[in-house]
Amino acid sequence: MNKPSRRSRGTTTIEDVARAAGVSAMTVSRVINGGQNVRESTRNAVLEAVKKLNYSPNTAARSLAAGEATHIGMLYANPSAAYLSQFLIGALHAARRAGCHLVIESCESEDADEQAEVTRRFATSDVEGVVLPPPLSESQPIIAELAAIGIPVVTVAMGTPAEDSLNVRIDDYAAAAEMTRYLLSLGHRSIGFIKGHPNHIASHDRARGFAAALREYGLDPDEAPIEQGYFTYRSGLAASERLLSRPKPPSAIFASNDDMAAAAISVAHRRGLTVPGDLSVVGFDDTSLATTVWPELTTVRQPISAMAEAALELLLSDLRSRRSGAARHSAERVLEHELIVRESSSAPGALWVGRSRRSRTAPVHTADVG
Amino acid sequence: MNKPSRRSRGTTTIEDVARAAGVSAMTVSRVINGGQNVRESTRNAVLEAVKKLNYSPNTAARSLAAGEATHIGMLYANPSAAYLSQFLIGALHAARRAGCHLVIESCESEDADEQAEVTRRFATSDVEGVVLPPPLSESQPIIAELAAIGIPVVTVAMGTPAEDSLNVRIDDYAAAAEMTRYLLSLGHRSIGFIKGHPNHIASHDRARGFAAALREYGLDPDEAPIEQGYFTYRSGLAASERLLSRPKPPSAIFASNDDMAAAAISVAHRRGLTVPGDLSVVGFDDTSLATTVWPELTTVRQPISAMAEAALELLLSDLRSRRSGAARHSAERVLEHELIVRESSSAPGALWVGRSRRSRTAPVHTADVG
DNA sequence: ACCCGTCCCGTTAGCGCTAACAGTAATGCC
DNA sequence: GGCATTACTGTTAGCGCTAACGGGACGGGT
Repeated sequence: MNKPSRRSRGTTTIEDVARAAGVSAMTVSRVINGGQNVRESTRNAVLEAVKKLNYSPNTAARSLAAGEATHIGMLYANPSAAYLSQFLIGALHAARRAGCHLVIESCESEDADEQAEVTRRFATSDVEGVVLPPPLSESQPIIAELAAIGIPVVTVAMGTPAEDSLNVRIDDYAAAAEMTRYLLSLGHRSIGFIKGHPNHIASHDRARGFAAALREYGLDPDEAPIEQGYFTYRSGLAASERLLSRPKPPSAIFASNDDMAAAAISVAHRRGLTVPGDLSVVGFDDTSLATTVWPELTTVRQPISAMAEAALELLLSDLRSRRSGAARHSAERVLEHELIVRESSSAPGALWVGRSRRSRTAPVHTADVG
Repeated sequence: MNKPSRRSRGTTTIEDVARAAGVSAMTVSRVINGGQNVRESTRNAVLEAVKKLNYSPNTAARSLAAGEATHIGMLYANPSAAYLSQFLIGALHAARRAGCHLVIESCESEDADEQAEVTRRFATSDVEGVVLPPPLSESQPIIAELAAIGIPVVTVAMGTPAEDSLNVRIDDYAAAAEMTRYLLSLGHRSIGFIKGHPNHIASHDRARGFAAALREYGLDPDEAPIEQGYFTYRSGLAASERLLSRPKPPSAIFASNDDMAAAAISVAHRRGLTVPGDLSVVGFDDTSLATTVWPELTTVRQPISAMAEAALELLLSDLRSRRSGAARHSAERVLEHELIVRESSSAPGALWVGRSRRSRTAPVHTADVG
């Protein structure tokens, strides 16, 4: 009878698995992590024991013993709440799998000194790497400060990643071109475009994609109605007003994100235009806002959660290779986007015909009421 | 010269602090956690050493040694994205402080069996407690399943917490009454109310608060224009339509959350009404939507992040006391709310006067454009 | 026959922290 | 003054896991 351990919490440990498989704990450890130099038969025996005992390693013990990264920082700034929550969920999943903690800090200021100040908090904390979702992924002060401190970074949706950096993004150019082609194929020939914040490279990529698709259809991008926006709902209101106040208003509006698209719908409604009857409106991102507004937005889906997961994985593998002294390598992962067609877009031409009074009131959806 | 430790990661350990303070590691540990039975002078010496060395305990080692909770589950269901992200941020902060991981799962289904199914995932995982934010905090199937498995729960914004349960909330009744009094003090006498989802006790509390304030001003709540909503934007559109289609439309609308208030503004605009000139609109929650829409919403601020933090703290302290065999105790924490006055509310009476064409277009905010 | 390298697996020694116990000094009580 | 009680602090033994190394078995080259 061996004396009972200090606290027997009934959890199965690596020792239990080792006993069940008839090997040492070390071998079990090897099988679980990578598993180099283990005979096929032993590996199977171990895996079987793991499954039978429903064993899952204790992350605390693992990171303690391995001296691995336990804290990953994340610095965010007021993206849309929908984007942030999606991103956090993805990041949390990846963090859980890796057994590391997510340390989040917010940084709303645009001031370089303040940004550096917030960044330095990570230095005194024990974070070993930082994830930078947009729009902070484009912030030079933060990236520079992190480099000075010596903390590895992975950026998300960064347009022009540096040489030895890690980045995750989608192909904004291709996505914007696809969306534009879709509107063109519907028959639209005058498409208003609302640009994103000029500080973000992604904004320019989307604008270039828009222009490229126009050219494919023999249209001159320079004559297209384009207005500057800043990714905010408010800026979308202003840009839409300008677009619809033009002598020859467009039959469709392509906004660089969902917030501005939602604003476009609002402006259209206030002007007595139906969507999509009188005006098609499409967005970008597919945040929850896209399905909140009425009519629901046709938009481009970014796999936000997956991007967060990919970012964390990239960072952690980089951290691992740094520890083992492997050569530094830059890495970029481009994830798939998807065109989501909903109710806010249709063929043009109903512009004058469909303008009935009735259409200016919201329909009562029975699904909501009953 | 002592042999170099296996991995010297340059981090300051509890031993370093102990040496600097001239005490044992155990004493340092005692000072850091609660610190019973430590002489004042020793405590100060330790705290000073901690500060000087900028020491922060290794959470992995701590939870490994103490056998403490390392994984806290959280089950969420499609609340507004703004609510979720706020909540996650608060929960993450608390989790980091406590050195535990947040394991999140989503459960969109309303089906009891499916909810139980998702809940059971926590059983096979090693979560030791679960946080239930609304609307799942009111889900009996989930709470019952968790009780069956034997995992402690803390609910947030649960209206009628059970005997031995943990709950965090605000005083919905008082908050709604305050908001109603505010509208009444502005001069409104016909206030439309959009109720929240009938499954949530909080909805009823808010409705009761509304009615109570009306009575204080000598008005009969039974004659007030009240419509059923379901917390969704869509349901807010329908409810607002019904409210404004009444023979004698109200001069203000009090929606039970911001999403429905935003919908009310949208409907008002489509009908050519200015807000707040022709119609005051107020919401509840102060999610980011409140400042996204134009005009920005007068609303009641719920300290969502703080509520998440409080929930986690409550749960963790309960877990600790369970481990030490202390008596179970139910606990409820009621946090402070706050009335936030913005641009969507004003005195009534401009109903016919201020109805100019000009007001039907959104103003161009120079701050956005320049 | 010997050496050396490769493959596989076990042993040892911690990672940084805290529970439990074991003191030691100071205090209270009759 | 003797003894129990309390207040404080140190010692020991792990928590569950893995890095580092050691060593046996086997194969191929000389």
